[in-house]
Amino acid sequence: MKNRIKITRIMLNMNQKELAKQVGVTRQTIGLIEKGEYNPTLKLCMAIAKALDKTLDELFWEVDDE
Amino acid sequence: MKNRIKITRIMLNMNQKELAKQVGVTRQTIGLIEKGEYNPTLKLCMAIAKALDKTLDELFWEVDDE
DNA sequence: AACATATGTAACTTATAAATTACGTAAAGG
DNA sequence: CCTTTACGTAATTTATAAGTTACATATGTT
Repeated sequence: MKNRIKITRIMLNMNQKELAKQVGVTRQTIGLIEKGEYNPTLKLCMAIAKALDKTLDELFWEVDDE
Repeated sequence: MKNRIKITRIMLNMNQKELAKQVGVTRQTIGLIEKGEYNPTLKLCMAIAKALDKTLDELFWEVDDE
């Protein structure tokens, strides 16, 4: 489950802790999702997208399985 | 977690069983997701989107919480 | 040197997505 | 009438997303 969360977050000068707080999960969960080791729920994906001012497609589409 | 899966599926003349088979889940899981009672994983959302020839945004974006 | 911030990651627990089984209704066809 | 197809849904189990706690490193700063 690769994605563009990390690069987007860094471009917004946001750290993992702040993103985690905004979307209501822990710092560790954000770290694992960014690393592609988690398969997050749709609800969480949407919360992350909104926190980063992106859409689902911009963060998650066509970045998967390689 | 509302979405546009059901209407998209019907427009493709596909039944729940066939979609379920294509994405590797059960008919019941598709039914509950269509009804908005499940919060599916990103992986499953992407499988459904590809099976219906749509993107994540087309099926799930801005359909949520009301 | 000591301390704070940001991140990676591992072990274990808890919450919940998804599977399984089973029952129901409604429509179409024989 | 009976059977099949498509769907809704409930109860229980299983798999896994996410939480918690803890320890690690690298960087910066005082």
